[in-house]
Amino acid sequence: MDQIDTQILKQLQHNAKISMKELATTVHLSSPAVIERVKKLEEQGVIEGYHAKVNIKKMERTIQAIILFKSIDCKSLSAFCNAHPDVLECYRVAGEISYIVKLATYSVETLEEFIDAAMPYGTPSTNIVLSSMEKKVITPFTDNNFE
Amino acid sequence: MDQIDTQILKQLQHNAKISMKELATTVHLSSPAVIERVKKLEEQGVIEGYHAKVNIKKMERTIQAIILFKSIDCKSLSAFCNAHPDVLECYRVAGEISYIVKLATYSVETLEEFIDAAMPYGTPSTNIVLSSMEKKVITPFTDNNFE
DNA sequence: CTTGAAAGGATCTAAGG
DNA sequence: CCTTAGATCCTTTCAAG
Repeated sequence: MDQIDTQILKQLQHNAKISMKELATTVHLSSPAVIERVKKLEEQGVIEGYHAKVNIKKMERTIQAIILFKSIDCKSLSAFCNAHPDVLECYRVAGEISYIVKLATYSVETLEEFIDAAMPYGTPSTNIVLSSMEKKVITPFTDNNFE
Repeated sequence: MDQIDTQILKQLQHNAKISMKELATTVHLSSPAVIERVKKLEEQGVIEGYHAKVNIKKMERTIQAIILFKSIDCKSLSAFCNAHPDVLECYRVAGEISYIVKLATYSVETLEEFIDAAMPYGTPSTNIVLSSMEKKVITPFTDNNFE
């Protein structure tokens, strides 16, 4: 993982569909060289996949919430969340809270349904998302100062 | 947005690099038809982009945390978070909490630095991430029962 | 790692239902 | 709005240095 790999990762995070040829010119290498580097990054598991990002609001999911649980039974809550289609992310955490769920749903009614269904697993504190920011490009820590 | 569009979105969320030809066969259409649908989804903003997913742990960022703020000044906190390289996501929320930050950092020392730097903007409650799940494929709400 | 040539696909266009 | 077929273009691959 040198600086060229870092540049490659930045580009692919920004635009997964860039051609290896174009990527090669932006990092000042030949295409075969870039292709080999990308393959290596994939094999090493540094690149986990390539995904289309969809606008969740256009999927009828107009309400987002982050629910904090002081859970009694994290394993069961985790299983419940993994199976629930409205859940986008969930985190088992150590701190004042024990479990955090981010979800996107359709209406206050469906939100209520979720909360009711999740109640048996812990005490929820619901926070409605007003606005948000999600970073698309993540750099290695050592690159923090090389922007 | 019919069921074919939904299938297309599922596929592209799963694998952004699938060729239009292959995508066409999976949804039982011809490639020109699929290409036109994908273009339309892009123009409508349903598809926001195509991004490589990198393994954050392989980026030296071995510690993840979710920090809850009872903030006094959300605007300033937001600006601070947007500019900070360790922040992955942040949310202005309405609830018991006013601001939520997800970050990935290098060490407890760098975590401490972040907390110290963020203190002026509100009272942080730090939760270290033990394990997590992030959904890669999101379906329209109406598709909840069509899996 | 580079270059250049060869091969294999993918996308695009046009014509038609 | 879809399909099929053909042509073009581009990308990747391969071989040699």
